[in-house]
Amino acid sequence: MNYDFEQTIGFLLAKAHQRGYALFKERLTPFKLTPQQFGLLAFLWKQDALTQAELSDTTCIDRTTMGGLIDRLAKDGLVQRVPHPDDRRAYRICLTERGKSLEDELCPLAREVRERFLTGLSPDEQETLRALLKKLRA
Amino acid sequence: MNYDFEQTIGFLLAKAHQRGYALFKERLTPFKLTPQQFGLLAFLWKQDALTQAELSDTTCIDRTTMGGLIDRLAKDGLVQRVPHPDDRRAYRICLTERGKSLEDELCPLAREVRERFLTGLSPDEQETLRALLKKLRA
DNA sequence: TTTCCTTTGACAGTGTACTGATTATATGTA
DNA sequence: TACATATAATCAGTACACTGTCAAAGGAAA
Repeated sequence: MNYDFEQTIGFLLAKAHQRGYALFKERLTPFKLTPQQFGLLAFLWKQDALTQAELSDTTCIDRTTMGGLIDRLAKDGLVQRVPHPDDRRAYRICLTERGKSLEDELCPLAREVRERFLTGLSPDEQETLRALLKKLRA
Repeated sequence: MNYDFEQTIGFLLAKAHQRGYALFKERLTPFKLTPQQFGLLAFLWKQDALTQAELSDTTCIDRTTMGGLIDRLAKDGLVQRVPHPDDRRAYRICLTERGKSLEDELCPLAREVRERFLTGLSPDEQETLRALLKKLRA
């Protein structure tokens, strides 16, 4: 009577995200990776050897969350903490060979998930959605 | 070179959601409520006395997650588990007086958060976004 | 009735996200 | 040099979302 929560953009955003996340997660299970872990790997494929704080800033992932994420990727031998040459407090986060080698395998998979997720939206609609979501971040 | 994860709809969705969630959470802190708890309350204001399983289905929240949510709301005295008259396995989840009384206080707050979150989007854009997000759920 | 299958909810474990406190190191200033 | 402040990362604690497993109860069919 007062408020229809299920029609709010916030709620729909949460549910759309939930669905995309579940789709992605399902396809990543054979690789023992989560979508967040994939996201970090994808970032590292472009740019390596940053500190945890730098990664946290540029990816907008909380510093403590980033620490845990790196812990798990390191445990699986996909990244390693390399002591920073100029700052004894910091590490550089570097991909291992195994971490690098996953790029060719995982990118097609990600593309496939993306296509399945966006079935139902025309290319134009996808572009509109992308633009609107970007506006929401600011 | 192969894949720009930060431009994907999935990533932007996650980040937009993250921002809205943070905004909402911040304003709910004085009430010791989380956005998820608010969401469940908002649903119960419309429809009361369902079982956990029914709530789980209609809100698309996992059964175990729903159990925990109800635990916390019950601990705060906002809902209560009422034994189901016909099924000794099940409970009916009912609002307490305190739970009901929060509606008038919290709805204006939610409206305010929504407006702040959507600043930057025209009413037309908001409607477009809502429609596109709905399509993504199917 | 006995057997089988389903449903309801609880619990344990994993991963993500955040707050706040702590430790160690770095840096700027008196 | 000494002190204050800032920064890098960790740890403890809370909440959420999901998987998988379990016991209790309900329902249906042999």
